[in-house]
Amino acid sequence: METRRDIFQAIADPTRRAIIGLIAITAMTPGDLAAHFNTSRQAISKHIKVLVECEVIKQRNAGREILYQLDLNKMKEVDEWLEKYRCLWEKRFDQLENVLEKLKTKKK
Amino acid sequence: METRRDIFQAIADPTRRAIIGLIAITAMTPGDLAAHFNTSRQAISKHIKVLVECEVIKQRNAGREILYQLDLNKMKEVDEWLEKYRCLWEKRFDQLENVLEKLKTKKK
DNA sequence: TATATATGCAACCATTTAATTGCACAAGAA
DNA sequence: TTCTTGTGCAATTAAATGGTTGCATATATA
Repeated sequence: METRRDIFQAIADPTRRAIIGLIAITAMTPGDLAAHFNTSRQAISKHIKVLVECEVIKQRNAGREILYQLDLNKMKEVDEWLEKYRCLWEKRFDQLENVLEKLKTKKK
Repeated sequence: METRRDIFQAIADPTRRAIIGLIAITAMTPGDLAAHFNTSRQAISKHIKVLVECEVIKQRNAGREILYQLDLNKMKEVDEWLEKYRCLWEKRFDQLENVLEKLKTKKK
């Protein structure tokens, strides 16, 4: 077993993306998180486990409660992957500008 | 069946991310793509199908060949999702700068 | 026309995933 | 101490995933 997990698999599930959204700013307990979804608390706990394994979220114990919060560093990995494609669509935007520029000169 | 797919599920698989990387700039046929992997051509075709269903790539017929190329618009969806978190880590960077600033004034 | 090539699609299979239920255990509250 | 609450973990299950092989079809090439 011990499936190799990564951030891309972590954000593939819509429930996990929702969890990420909820604990981006404020840390929350599994119980509080589960209250936001239709599924069982244990199901949410499993999603949390995946997120922790991928190091997308970090935990902090407070008595019998456990507070989970987003770790932005891992989110940057997705950003870095996107980086190379971002320059492509910016390039395309430049090309579009070139086309517009040419049309403008044509009109003159 | 007819699983509801989205871009996040599309990029979850490492093989599909590799395909995306290969056809980002130049369009390629399934056969040419398959030559880059250890798996069968049909397996690659399945990945392509997922990517097409998610509208991450677009196809263009050329005789009996089919050319696939990345559609950057869908990639932007990931970028837009990241947008809200990006401002968070930039904010954190600002806070770090504030800390450094305070330390500097303390030294004076 | 006959043959080779490029591709998609269907059937099948092993593994993974996401969810459920039940239970154990530690930390507060009575 | 006894009870309640918050949590993690194990077992089970249905569905999805990623891969395989075999086959049908359309387009090139001999």
